[in-house]
Amino acid sequence: MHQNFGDFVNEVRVRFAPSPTGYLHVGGLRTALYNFLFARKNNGKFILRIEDTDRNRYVEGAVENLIASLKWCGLEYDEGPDRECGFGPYMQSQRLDLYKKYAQELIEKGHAYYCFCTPERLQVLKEEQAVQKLPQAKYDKHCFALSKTEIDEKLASGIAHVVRLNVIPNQKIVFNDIIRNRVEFDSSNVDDQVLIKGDGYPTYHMANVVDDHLMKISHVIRGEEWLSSTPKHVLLYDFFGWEKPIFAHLPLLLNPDRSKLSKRQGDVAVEDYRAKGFLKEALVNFVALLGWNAGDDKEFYYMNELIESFSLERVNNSGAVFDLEKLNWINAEHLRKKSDSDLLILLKEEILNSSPRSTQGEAGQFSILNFTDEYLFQVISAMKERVSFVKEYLTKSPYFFVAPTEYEEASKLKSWKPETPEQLKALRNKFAELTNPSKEDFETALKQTVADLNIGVGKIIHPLRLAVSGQSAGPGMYDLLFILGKDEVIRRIDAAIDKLK
RNA sequence: GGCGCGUUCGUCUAGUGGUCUAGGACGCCGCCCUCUCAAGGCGGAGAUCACGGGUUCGACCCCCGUACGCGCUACCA
Repeated sequence: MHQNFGDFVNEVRVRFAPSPTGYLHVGGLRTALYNFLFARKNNGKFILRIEDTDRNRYVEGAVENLIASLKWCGLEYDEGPDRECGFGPYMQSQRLDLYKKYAQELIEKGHAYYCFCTPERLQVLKEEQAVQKLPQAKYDKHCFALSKTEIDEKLASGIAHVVRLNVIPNQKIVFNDIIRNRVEFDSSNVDDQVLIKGDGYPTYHMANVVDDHLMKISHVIRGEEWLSSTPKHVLLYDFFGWEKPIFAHLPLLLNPDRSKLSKRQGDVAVEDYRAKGFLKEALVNFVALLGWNAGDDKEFYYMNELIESFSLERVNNSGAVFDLEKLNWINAEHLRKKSDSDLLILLKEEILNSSPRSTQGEAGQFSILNFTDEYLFQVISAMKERVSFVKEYLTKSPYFFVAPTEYEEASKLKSWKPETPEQLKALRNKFAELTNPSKEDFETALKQTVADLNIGVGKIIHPLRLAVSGQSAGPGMYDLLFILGKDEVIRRIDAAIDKLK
C-alpha cells in the first residue's frame, strides 16, 4: 500500500453503489470493475448496494438488469440485495428508519436542523442571489434561526420539512485521495445540504455516509463526479465521530469530443455491447485499461491477470476517451485466443440466434441446415484468424453454410474471362475423378489441370473461388475446397458456369 | 459566475530531474509472406510533452501564472 494512506489492518470492504436507472453504464462497469479488482486483490469483500433513494427515478426491472449485466461481466459480488451477509438490507429504500435515526442524532448534536422553507422561497432566494451576483449560491440558514418552540409547533402541525446539514463557514476541509492526493475545500463553499428530503427519503450524501459506515466500507472508489461533494461527506463523518474511509476518485470516461460519455454519442450500456457481439472478456479488458495500466506494455488481460496486477496507485487522473476501434481490436484478440471448442459453442449459439424465428428475415437462412461439429470445427480453423466477432463467421463466410446465389461483381469482372467456363469445366471433371479427396488431392488435381491447360494457377484459382464462394476473399483455396467437399464443390462450379454465362 | 479536478502522438498510455534526438498499443501508410482476405513479420508517418514564467548545471518530470477541457454548484444520483 501507498505509505501516505497508511496500512489498513481491517478487512478491505468496497462497494459498487449504483442508482437503478435502467441499465449498467460502461462508466459504471469500470467503477464496479476497479472495486471488484481491488477487493479480490486484497482478499476483501465486494459489495453491491442499490442507491434507490429517488422515487421519481424508479425504473421497473432496473435492479435485475443491473445485476444481470454485472454477472455477465464476471463481477460476482460477495454481498448484495440477493446475498445478505449481515450488513443489509442492501437496498437503501429499505433502510429509511436508519437514516432518520442518524439524522435525529445529528439534529440533537446541532450539526443538522429542520428546514420548513417552501420550494417557492428557495426559488426566490436563488434568484435574489443570482441578481446580487453572489460568488456562491447557498441556503441562507433561515430555518436554523427558528426557536425550539417554533420548530416543535411546525413539526406538530405536520408541515412539510427537510433536514439540512449545518455547515460552519470558513473552515478548511482537507482529505486525502489515493488518485488526487491532497484535496482542500473551504466550508464556505459548501451548502447546507439537504440530508432528509420532504418525502422522508435520504439524499445520496446522507445515505452514502451512513451506509458506508454501517457496512464497514474501507475504501470509497467512485467516479470523479463525486469529488466536489466529498467535503459534505467528510463533514458528516466528522460530525458523527466516525472513521473516514479512504477515498479514490476515478477519472471519467469520455466521448470522442472529450465530453462526459453519454448516450447521445453512441452506446453506453453494457447490454448494448453485449448485443453487438462483444465478448465480456474484451469489454472488461478494454475498460480496465481506460485509466489504469500496470506500468508495462501488457495490454491483453484475462480477469485473473487483472486481479493479480491491479492497484489503485496506478490509476490515472485524467479522463479517457472510449475508443471503439481499440475495443474492436481487443475483441478480435480475445476471440482468436479462444479454444476451438469454446468457439464451437459460440458459433452454434450464433447459428441458433439467426434462426427464422428471430424474424430477422435473411438471418434465418442457415437454420434449416444442420452442421456437424466436425464440419464447424473446420470452418472455425479456416476463419479464426479472419474474424473479429463471432457473428462474422456467418457474415464473412456465409458460403460455408449456404451455396452462393450471387457473385461479387468486381471479382467477376476482373477474373471471369470468356475462356473461364471451359477451364473450370476441365477442373470440375478432374475433381470428379477424385475419391474422398484430401486438401492435397485438390491441390494436385488443380495443378495438373493448370499444367494441362498450360495456364497460370492464378488464371483459374480466382474464378474458382468466385464460383465456389461468391466472393474474392477467404481462407486458402484448398482448405475451402476440402471443407466444402467434392460433391458440393462440383455442384457450385456447375451452378456458377450456368449463372455467369 | 463560484469551487474542484485535469492537460504527453488522432485515441489509450509509458515516463517520478540527466538513460528522452519521448517508448509501447490501437488506427493509418508501405514492404515481406501469398491463390485472395486476414493473421504474422519488418518499416514509416504521427507529440516543439497545452502555453508563459520561474527553480536547477540540467525539467515531460518541481513551483507559479494563463489558456483550454471536464465535473460539481438540486428536497438527482
